[in-house]
Amino acid sequence: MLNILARKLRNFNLLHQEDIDRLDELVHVSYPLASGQDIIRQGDEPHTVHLILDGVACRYKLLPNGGRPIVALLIPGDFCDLHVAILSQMDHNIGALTDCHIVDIPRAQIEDLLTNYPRIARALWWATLVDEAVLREWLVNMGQRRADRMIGHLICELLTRFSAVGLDHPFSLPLTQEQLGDTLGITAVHTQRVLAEMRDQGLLALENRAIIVPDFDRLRRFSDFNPDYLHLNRALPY
Amino acid sequence: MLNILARKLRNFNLLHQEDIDRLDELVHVSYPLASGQDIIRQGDEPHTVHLILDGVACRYKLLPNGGRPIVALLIPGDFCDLHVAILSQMDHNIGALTDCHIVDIPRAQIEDLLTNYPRIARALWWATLVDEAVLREWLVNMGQRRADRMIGHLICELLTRFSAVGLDHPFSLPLTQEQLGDTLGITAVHTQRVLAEMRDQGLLALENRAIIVPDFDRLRRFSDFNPDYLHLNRALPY
DNA sequence: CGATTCGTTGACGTCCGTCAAGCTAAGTGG
DNA sequence: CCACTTAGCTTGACGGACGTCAACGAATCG
Repeated sequence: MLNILARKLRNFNLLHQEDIDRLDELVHVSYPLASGQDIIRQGDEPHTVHLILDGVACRYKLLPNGGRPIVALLIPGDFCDLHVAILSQMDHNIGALTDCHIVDIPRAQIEDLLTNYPRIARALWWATLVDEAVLREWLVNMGQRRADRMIGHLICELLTRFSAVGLDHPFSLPLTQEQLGDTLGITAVHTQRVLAEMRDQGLLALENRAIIVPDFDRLRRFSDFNPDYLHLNRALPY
Repeated sequence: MLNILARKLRNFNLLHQEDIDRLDELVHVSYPLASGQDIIRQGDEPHTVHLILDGVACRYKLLPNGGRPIVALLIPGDFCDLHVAILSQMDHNIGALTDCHIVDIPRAQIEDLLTNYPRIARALWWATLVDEAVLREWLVNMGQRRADRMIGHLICELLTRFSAVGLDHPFSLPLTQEQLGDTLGITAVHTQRVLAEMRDQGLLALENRAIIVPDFDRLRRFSDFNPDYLHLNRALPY
C-alpha cells in the first residue's frame, strides 16, 4: 500500500520506484490534531512543512467584521505550506476541520527533494499549480453560479480529489453547514435551505450531518462540473 | 531606468546588479497585441513564456452559458504562464484588455534563470506565491463583501500593484464596466449603478470611461483593503 | 441533566439580476 | 457632411436569490 503522498503525486504520472521509496521516508512520524485546532496562524514563520495524512483542514482568513472565509480545503496528501519559506510570513490561517493526522517535514528534507529528486520536484510543482487552478475554479464557481450549483460543484470537486488519492469510501463530506457556507460565501441559513431542496430533488442525501451523493454523474451534470482543471493525468480508476 | 521585470522583482528585495543585468537581456524583443486579442487559449501547450511589458491583460474562462469570468488581471511585469510547461495544457485563456506589448521568452532562458541565478529563481517563486495570495484575497472579496466594497478593494489592489512597479501615473483604470463586472461576479448593469453611487459619494471620479481615485486612503478604509497579502517587502516609495 | 453545537424553519427585507429602452461617443462609408 | 453602425454607458421597472433576525428542535457530551 502506497503512502498518501505517493498516491497523490502518482497522479502526475512520472514517479519511479526510487521516488516512491524516498517519499515513504518522509511520512513516518505523524501526530494527531483535534478538530478546530490551528495548524498554522497568520503571521507565523513556520520552519517545517506540514502535510495532511488524514482528515480535512482548511485555509481561512479572519475579517474585522467577524467573518471567517475559507479559501481552500486540504485533504489527505495536501501540503499546507510547501513553499512558504519564500514569503516572510503566513497571510492566512490553516485549521483542522475534522480530527487530523499531520506530518512535519523539515525544510532540509524538502530542499533535498527539490535538488536531488527531479521527478519529485516536478511533481511538487504540479501540485502547486493544481492548487492555483483550484483557486481559479473557485472564483468561477462563486462568481458565476447560484448556491445550488456552487454546492454541487464543490462536492464534485472534493469527491474527485478524494478519489484521486484512493479515498473513495468517505463518500460523505464532514463539513458543517456553516463551514460550507463560509467556503462558498453564503450564510449557514441559506446553505441549509439549498441543501434541503437538493435533498428533495434526490441530488444529495443527508445522513448524520454528512452529505452523501447517490448519483455522482447526475450531480456533475447538474453542477456543470468538469474535472479538467484538476489536471489528473493518470488513468482515473485507482 | 530599470526594465519592468526588474522593477517588479525588486519588490522581493534580493536581486544584485548581475541579476538585473541578466533580466535586461530577456526583454529586448517585444511585439504589440491589440485590445481584445488572445495571448494564449485554453488547450494550448505554449512553448515560450509570455511577459506583459505594457498594457493590461486578463485570465478568463469561457462558460457553456456564455459567461466569461475574469480570474486574474495581469499588469506590466506579470508573467502569463511561467510554469505552464509542467501542466499538459492551459486550463484557461489569457487575453489583452488594452493594447499591450508582450515579450516571448524561450523556455530555455527560464530554465537557465532557475538553475544558474538562484536569487532570480527565488524571486520568481515569490511572484508565483503572490499570484496565489491574490487569488485567495479575490475569493475573500467576492465571498464576503458587497459590490461597492468589492469594487473599491479591487481598485486599491490594482493601484498598489501598479505603484509597486513604478507606474503611479495611470491612476485611471482602463476596464469597461462589463469587464469589471466579469471580474467581480456582478452584472454590468449593477456595476454601473454602484459606480455611479460611489462617484456621488466622492470615492471615485469617472472621466472618459476611466476610473480616477481622488483619495486613495479614503477608498482603502472604505473597502477594508490591507496590502499585506501582496507581500511587497521593499520600502514602498519607488 | 444542563450546556453546547448544529440543524431547521418562518417572516421579512435588500442586494442584485433580468429585461428593456434610450443615450453618447467613435468610427465607417456614402 | 450626413446617415448608419457599434460599443459602451445610463436609467427604469420588476422579480428573485439571498441575508438578517429570531426561535425552536436534535444530537452530543461532561
